[in-house]
Amino acid sequence: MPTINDVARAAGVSPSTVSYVLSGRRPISAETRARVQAAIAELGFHPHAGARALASSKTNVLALVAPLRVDVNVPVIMQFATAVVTAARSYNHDVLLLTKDEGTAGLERVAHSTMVDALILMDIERDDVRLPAIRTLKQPSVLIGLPADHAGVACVDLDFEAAAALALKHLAEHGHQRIGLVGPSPAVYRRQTTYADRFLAGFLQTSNELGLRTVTHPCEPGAEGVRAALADLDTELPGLTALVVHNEEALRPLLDLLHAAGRRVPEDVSVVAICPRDVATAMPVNLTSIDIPAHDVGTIAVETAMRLLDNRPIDYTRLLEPSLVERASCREISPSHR
Amino acid sequence: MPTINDVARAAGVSPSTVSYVLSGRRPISAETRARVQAAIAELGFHPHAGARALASSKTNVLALVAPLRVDVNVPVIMQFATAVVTAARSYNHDVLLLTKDEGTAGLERVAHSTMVDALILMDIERDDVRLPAIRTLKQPSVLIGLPADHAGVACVDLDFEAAAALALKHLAEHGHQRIGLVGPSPAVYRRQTTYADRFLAGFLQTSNELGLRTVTHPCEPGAEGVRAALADLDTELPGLTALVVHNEEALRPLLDLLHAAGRRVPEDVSVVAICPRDVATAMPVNLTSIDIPAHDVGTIAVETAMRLLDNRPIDYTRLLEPSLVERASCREISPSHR
DNA sequence: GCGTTTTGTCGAAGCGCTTCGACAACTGCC
DNA sequence: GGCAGTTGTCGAAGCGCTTCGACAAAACGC
Repeated sequence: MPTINDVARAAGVSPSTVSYVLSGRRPISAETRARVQAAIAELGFHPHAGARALASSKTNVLALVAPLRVDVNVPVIMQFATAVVTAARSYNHDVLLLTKDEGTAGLERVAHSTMVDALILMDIERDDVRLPAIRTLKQPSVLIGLPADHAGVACVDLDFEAAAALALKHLAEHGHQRIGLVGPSPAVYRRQTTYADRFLAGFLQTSNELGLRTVTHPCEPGAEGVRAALADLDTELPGLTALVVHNEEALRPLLDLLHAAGRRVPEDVSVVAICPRDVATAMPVNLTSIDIPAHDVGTIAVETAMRLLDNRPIDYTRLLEPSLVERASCREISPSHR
Repeated sequence: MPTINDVARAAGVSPSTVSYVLSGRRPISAETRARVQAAIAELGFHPHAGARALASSKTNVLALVAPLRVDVNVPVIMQFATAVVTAARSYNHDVLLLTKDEGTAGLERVAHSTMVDALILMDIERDDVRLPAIRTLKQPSVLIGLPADHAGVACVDLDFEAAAALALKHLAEHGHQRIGLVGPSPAVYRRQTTYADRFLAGFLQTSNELGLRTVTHPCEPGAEGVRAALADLDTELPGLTALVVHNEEALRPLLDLLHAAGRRVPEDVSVVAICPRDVATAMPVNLTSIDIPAHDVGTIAVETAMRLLDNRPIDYTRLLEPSLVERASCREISPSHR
């Protein structure tokens, strides 16, 4: 493996000149630059990442902390990860993958040992225990989510409150008055994962503002959980005409269940889903949905990290506006039915 | 951020002694060790990863190259990743996540710049273009998959040939003679992804050996693709009594389709799936299946990498024996129906 | 009780890079 | 034509760690 000294010798310059060719931090004449680049190419020189990190105190590596338990919403996690890695590469950075179960210790490990320049965390909880820790790190963090106390911490996410409002408004405009929410699993609420909380808060508030009759229910994974949730919704709000589903996993069993019960979508019950676009369109009924823009969120998270790293100004709280795409799962309720 | 020198000063020893306490490479008296460890704890010392890598030429980082296009079998990819990260951590290593689309260049980049000690690659193709590249790297690689020319390269995977044989034998023992294979998407075959090839090869060979009437078909993703594949199988092999499904995505639409057509599982058609256990049990019919042991494969891949790193002997080709779990999707065919 | 190991510690070199200060050679300007 | 500024390059220091050789002190063998 050739070193910068080998390159310097081959090009007949000093090692520092090679370094400046590489970094562009000082002017180098065209001829010298050409000679150096030729030597680099010929020798197949790649700077040693560790040496570089040691000398410059920059690693060009981002930590991505993902919930790798094989849990719900695996595809969404994957979309985030893909977006983050791709975006990071476009800034000439790499991504170190950590699991959430390492908790605070994991963050501190990679931060203190200077393995990464910045951290991106997913699956943030309302009072996330990692928050105090990341505030003490010398590396900046970007959260995908919005914890209760997010002062001074960069956060990026879909605006789930607005998403809930949007879903309800859409249904209300179509004449629906009695609407149920099928939420994430109780475990997600128990952890107070911020997207669940925020969606629920938006749902309740908008329901109130619009004077709707609504009822909300978490939903255990699996067909049985969906059955139970639906039964509860039906008894608590008889004659409901629409469902908002904020639970990717529940979507399929729910549609099956409605079908089996002879309740047609959208004729008998309208459905608005909050899920990735491709999930919405892969269902037996093409679902009207609000997209979870995992790709955008991941990309923006990386971009935010980069701005933080070079002290450019950022929006500390970046909530992406939801957009609802009409497909085939909502119908207009005629006034006589209201 | 304290350095090893700070620790040494605080403990009243030389930096090298601190280093030896950390690495255990030389005997250190109990008292000295205690003093050093106290100083480390008090100062919150963490060795600088870059400095360490530079001095020792070991990074304690593994590269994991995953197909991050949001493609088929996302959950399986995720399971591999989880297993790899977890296993790596248990060996005190971290994981750098690369995407397959960076191709050979990505591997060479991280290897040449000494960012990683070893590489683990997923989604291997029959004549994978990355193979020549990894042979030239100074870091060892472990493949999850089995390319055509795998001499001298460590490979770990489920034994897909044996899996196909096992599925067919199971069905044959239950009296099935006319059996269709619903394979992965044409794109997977086109890439000659090794698991698809190997499964198909095993299927054809065992079919032959057992004298079965079989027909095989790739299957485009989506309900339409499944419909087409099933139609083809039905016309090419009228009266088939069983399906082997080596396509996680197709499973659900396939069952829906059969149901819609009034073909009951297992009464009218038996099904053996090759998929993760939890997918098999999440279907409307509990499926008899051969598990894809992603967790084991990932763990073994890491373990193999570790052995390679400290020059311990390994099995260069490690094909895990498949195991079939009987659930509710296969029935015995009575002799009169044979 | 004297050589011989073993044990425990230190100092120094060096890993491969970046960066700072120095400086020579130009360039431009009145 | 002399002074300031710019351009292009170099040498050396230093980033924080590991590791090697050296060596004193203790333990061992006969």
